Amino acid sequence: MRERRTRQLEAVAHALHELDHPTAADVFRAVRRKLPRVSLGTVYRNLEKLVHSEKARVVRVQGEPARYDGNVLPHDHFVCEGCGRLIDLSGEVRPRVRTDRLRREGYVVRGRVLGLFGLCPRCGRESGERNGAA
Amino acid sequence: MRERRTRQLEAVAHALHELDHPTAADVFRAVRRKLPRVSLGTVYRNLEKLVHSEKARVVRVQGEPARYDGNVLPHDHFVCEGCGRLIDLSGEVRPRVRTDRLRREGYVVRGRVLGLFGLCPRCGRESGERNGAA
DNA sequence: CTTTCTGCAAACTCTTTGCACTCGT
DNA sequence: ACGAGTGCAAAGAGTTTGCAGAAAG
Repeated sequence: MRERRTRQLEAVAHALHELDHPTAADVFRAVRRKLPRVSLGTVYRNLEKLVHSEKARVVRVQGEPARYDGNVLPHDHFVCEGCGRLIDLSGEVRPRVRTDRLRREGYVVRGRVLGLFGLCPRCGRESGERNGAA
Repeated sequence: MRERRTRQLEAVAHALHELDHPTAADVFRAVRRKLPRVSLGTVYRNLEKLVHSEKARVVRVQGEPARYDGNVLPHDHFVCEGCGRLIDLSGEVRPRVRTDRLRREGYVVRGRVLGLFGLCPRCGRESGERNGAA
């Protein structure tokens, strides 16, 4: 029943830290460079394993394939609608969500997901600077 | 190029307001009661049309099928991990997300998505009241 | 009539799974 | 040796799409 330390698992974990919010397919491609015979199924299984053991997080963006995030510290995300890039927001924006009202109503709040979307500095500049600065 | 007012579109729009955060399949089932020959494809096409014309929103929850929301006013969501219910949070929790820092860095912030998750009052009670109140 | 929309069914994308075999431990 | 993990290929879920015919304007 104990979890084994396989080269596939290690490679997946490694790829997760090399890449920036990769999809399963991205990880697959990266891992394949070291282990040409890995299967996509194995990549999914190992990603799942990492998520389950809190060593990775899944980030789902509107109708796109799931992204995996090696950063398990609490943080939010910014999704650029221009280039599709997913950017970590650690300190910049971390609103204190007032859940006390909800808790008082009987809710058990276990966590939250916050995503901002728009254009990143690069894409905002390219698309004409419209309200980019201000 | 002009949009037509078909019974299918109307039925989909109507179902969206009758049901509580339905999936496409839920809408399909509801519409089918009035129009037994609708196809799922048509339901998807019309939902897409409503979303495009800002008369509905899509809410995506972690690996579940997309939910559609007839409420287009700004609000957040609470996802109950017990019963799967999606609950609108209008006034209760609406943190002021401080995006000025990001804007100053050149980001164009066009919107946000906030979802809280945990247990709703009903499910929290059933599962032993653990930290439900307080 | 013209053009959009529909129903149907097939295709697609992403993800999961069954099975026989491999490889950590 | 035992059993978790793997590769492969097939299946699954959800969603999209091509096409011929229906119907809205």
